[in-house]
Amino acid sequence: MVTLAEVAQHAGVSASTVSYVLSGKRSISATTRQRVERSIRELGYHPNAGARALASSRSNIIALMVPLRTDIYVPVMMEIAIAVATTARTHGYDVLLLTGEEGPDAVRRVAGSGLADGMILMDVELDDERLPLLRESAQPAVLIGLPADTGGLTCVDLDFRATGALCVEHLAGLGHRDVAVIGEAPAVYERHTGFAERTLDGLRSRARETGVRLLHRPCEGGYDATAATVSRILDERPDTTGFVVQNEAAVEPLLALLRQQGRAVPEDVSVVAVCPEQVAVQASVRLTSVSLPAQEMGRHAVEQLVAKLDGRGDAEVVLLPPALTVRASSGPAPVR
Amino acid sequence: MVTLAEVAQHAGVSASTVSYVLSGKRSISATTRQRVERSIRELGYHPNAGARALASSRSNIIALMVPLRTDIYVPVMMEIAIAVATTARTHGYDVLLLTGEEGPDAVRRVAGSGLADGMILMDVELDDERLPLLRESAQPAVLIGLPADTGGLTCVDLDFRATGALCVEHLAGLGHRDVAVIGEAPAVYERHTGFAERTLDGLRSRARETGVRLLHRPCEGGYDATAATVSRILDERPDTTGFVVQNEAAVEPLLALLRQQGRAVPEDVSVVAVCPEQVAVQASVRLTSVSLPAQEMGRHAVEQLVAKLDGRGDAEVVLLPPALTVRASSGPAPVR
DNA sequence: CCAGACAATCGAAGCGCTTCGACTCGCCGG
DNA sequence: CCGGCGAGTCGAAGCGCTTCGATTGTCTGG
Repeated sequence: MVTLAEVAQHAGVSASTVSYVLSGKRSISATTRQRVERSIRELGYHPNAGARALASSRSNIIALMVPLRTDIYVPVMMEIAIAVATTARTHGYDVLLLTGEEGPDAVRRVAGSGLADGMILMDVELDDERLPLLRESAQPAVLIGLPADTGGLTCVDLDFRATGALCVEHLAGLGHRDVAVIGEAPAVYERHTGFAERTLDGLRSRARETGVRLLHRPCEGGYDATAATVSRILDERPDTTGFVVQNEAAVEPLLALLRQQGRAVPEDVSVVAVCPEQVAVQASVRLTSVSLPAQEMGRHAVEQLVAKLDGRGDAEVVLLPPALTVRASSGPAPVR
Repeated sequence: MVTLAEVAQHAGVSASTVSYVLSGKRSISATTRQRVERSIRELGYHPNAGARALASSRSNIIALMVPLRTDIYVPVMMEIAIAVATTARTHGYDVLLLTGEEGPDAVRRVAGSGLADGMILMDVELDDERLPLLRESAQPAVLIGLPADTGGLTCVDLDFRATGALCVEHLAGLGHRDVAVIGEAPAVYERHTGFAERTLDGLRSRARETGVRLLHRPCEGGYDATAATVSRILDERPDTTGFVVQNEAAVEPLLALLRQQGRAVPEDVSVVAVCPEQVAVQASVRLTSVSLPAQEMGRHAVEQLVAKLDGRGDAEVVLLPPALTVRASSGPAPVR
């Protein structure tokens, strides 16, 4: 293991000079810099992370807390995680992967040990138990998702209210009067995950404004559960011609069921999904959808956090504007 | 930020004593231990990770390299990653998330900087460019997946040869004589990802032994590509009554197509999938499948690595035995 | 009753890096 | 010709922890 001191000796300079070459915090003559850089290369020197962290009290690590549940929004989570990791690297940070399992303790551990310089929390609930800790520990953090009280916190999320509104608007614009929402699993609402409720808010308020009749039903996802939900919806509102789906696991089952019942998409029934682009494109019908900009969220979160760590205080809440892409699953409401 | 020294002072002992209480590397009297532990609690002490790493040259961090591609086996990857993270925690390790993006450089960086004590590589290719580095740097590592040359490396993987064999065996046992394999995307085979080729090996050799006629076709996944692949297969071998699918993105399309063509599953056609359990259960037909034991692989990988780090040298290659679960998609071959 | 063994504790020497103050030049303006 | 300045470099003092003797008692067996 090559050390700074060895590089210094090899280059014929002092250790501090090498350090300044590395950090650029003081001016170094061109010749010295080159000599040092050459030694670094020749010896294959890599600064020791621990020593660096100790001396500078900066670990150059960002902690990312992902939810433990592997049953839900997996691709989205993964995409965010990967976006976080790659974006972090471009800013010179590495990413520490924490699972939700440890819960609040993880916050304590990371903040206390100086393992990471800051953290990004995913899957934030409206009344998340990690938040008080975050506030009191003054740990630089960015949330992906929106809690009930955002005071003093930096958050990044898709604007789900606007997303909901956009879906209804699209269907209303096509003449649909009865729209059903196939929502997330009941557990998601019970946990008060913010995005689900905000979407619903947006759906409802725009429905009110446009005179659309809205029916919302949570749905577990999977074929059987979706079948039950859909048949219940069609019993209650036989005139339903528009569906909004916010549950990846219900998308394909829904399409299969509609086909099976002889309802053509989009001639008889229109479907709008809130899902990652990939899902919308790969479905059996190319879906009109509002995409979940997972990558962008991950990237934004890191950039907000890095800004904080650099002392550039920044915006508190960033809501990414939703974009609806019209594909093959929505069209004018059938004339009756 | 509370330090060891402050805890020592508060407890009226020396710093080294506190350290030994924490590490348990020397015997400490019960009374002293309790006093120290009390001080730790009262002061809310957390050891500083950097200092610890520097002094002990152990970071207690495991690096996990996940593939950058977000288009393939995402749920499996995620499940493995989460299993790695949680298992690592139970052994006192944290997990650093590296994306494939950096490629071999990441290995150099991590090995050189002492950022992590060891690493786990996912999505290993037959002739992976990270392997030479791994060998020369003597970095403790575990691969998930099997390269061509496993010499000096520790690997964990599902036994894909046996998996392939098992699938054929199951179908052969049910009387199927013509079996088609819908494989991974061509790119996967071109990259020489080991598991795809090994599965194929297993399929073929058992087909030979059981006298089954086997047709293998790579498939991109998605509806259109799968449709093309299936119709080609049925043109070439109209008597095909058994399908083996090893591409999650082709599973649902395949089932839809079969339905559409009026081929009943499992009465007319049997389908066996190689996929995560969740996919098999949530499909429109509950699939007979060999599951990808993602969690188990993650857990095993960590345990192998921890063993290495503890100086307990261990087995070189661990192949997890496949298990086929019979569900609703396979049955006796139709009588002609 | 003493040598030797053992348990419990302390002190000090680092681990490899960053950073601050100080020092040495060469150069400029007065 | 001298004081002062900035660029470039060095030395040394830590950062908070682990770990290796060394030290002090306390027991034990002979």
